Amino acid sequence: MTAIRVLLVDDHLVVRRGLRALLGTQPGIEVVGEAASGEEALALVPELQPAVVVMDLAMGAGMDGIEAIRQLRAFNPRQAILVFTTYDSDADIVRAVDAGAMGYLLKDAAPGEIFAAVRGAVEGKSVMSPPVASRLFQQLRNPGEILTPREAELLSLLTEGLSNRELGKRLFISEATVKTHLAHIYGKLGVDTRAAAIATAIRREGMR
Amino acid sequence: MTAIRVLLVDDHLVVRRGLRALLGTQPGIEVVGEAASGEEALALVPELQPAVVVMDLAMGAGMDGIEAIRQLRAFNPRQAILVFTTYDSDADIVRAVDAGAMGYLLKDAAPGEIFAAVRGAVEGKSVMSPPVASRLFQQLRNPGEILTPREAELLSLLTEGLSNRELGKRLFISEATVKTHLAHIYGKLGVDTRAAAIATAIRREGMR
DNA sequence: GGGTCTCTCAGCCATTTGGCTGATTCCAGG
DNA sequence: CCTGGAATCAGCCAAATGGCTGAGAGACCC
Repeated sequence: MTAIRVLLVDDHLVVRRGLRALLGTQPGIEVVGEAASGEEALALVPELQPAVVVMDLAMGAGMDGIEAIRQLRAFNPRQAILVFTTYDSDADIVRAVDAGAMGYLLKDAAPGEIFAAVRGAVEGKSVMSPPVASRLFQQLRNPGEILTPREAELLSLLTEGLSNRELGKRLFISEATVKTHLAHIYGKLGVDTRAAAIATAIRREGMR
Repeated sequence: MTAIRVLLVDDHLVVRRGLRALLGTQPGIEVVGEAASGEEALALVPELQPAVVVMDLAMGAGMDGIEAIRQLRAFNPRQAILVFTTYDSDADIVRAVDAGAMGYLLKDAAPGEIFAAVRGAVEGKSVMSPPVASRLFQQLRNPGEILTPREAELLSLLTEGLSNRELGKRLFISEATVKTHLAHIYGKLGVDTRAAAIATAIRREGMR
């Protein structure tokens, strides 16, 4: 059997080297390349033909990980992609899985977990860290809390500290509409003030 | 000349391996050990006698990096410590430097920067990533923004999303007093709504 | 003793926010 | 074609918030 070809995508050199050091020692796994950004990953994949792409979600400037996943899958729907990131925010997990990630590992995962995830990914298996799985489960169990795209957009701006008037101008809608969206958001988040909504959003979603 | 003995402290195995891979190739630098927590670092230092401790600030459960730095310095005031972390929040930087860190690097630092920082640390030089230095400079340049203890306490609770009434009850003061404190906080933060204050606080201070 | 800082509280008033009800348009799914 | 979700807007009213001025008590420094 030929080795599993892996492409590493992370904006931190240190992390790439660490993964290379860990995965490189494993028989049957070969790191064929590294990319420091989503753009770079998209450029390298056609050339390197990796079986698995291991990538971080947060990648400094430029394209974020979610978008990179989406585009990789658009290019090749069978491309196996493993998310390897630091935080386990609800929104990120759902979006990554939605975009087509096969697995979701946290950076404090044990080496064995990482090897298993890489091997599993090529077979189409879905591997995720226990804390991630539990969060994803909660999300599925509680679909009522999912915000609509417009609501999410508004919530994101809300965490910048804007007033209703400013939100309206920014989104080209009336203040009345802003209030309606906010009321829906409060309901879904289980809060009743904008301050609590901001606090919840930043803590739950890693919005910063 | 003998090699510079380095101890790596980070809760992520991947990061430790990456640092080891990077530093290990450098002549004159020797990685003598790794620790996954502040407690572990404190236990290893007396035994390994590293010239430089390279450590992350955020370390999952248990002792945080700041506290680890403080205790290492208490044990040996001449211990050189380099902070190597992901985020550059104002408060973290100030607290780390205050606790006795010699340098402050971000995880996207270039290899050369890291080598230079390790070498500089043993000579007592202070090395920090440019974005970090600029933030630190701003802090020093603008001491007028320092909150009083009570104000800081209030701001911290504010980021939990409490109302004025709740803040008053929690701090055993009247709502009027809460409003006075808030007005002062807004002035110092340069904002004029509680939403903006929360956003600023969480983003500037890493309050989560 | 006088000045300064911090923390405490009060009252007044304009603005903002939140809760409610109801309505229209558009679009996707059955 | 009907239903339902999503997004848009309106009006009303109570509550919360923010800006202002003023003020007393205690601590600390010179």
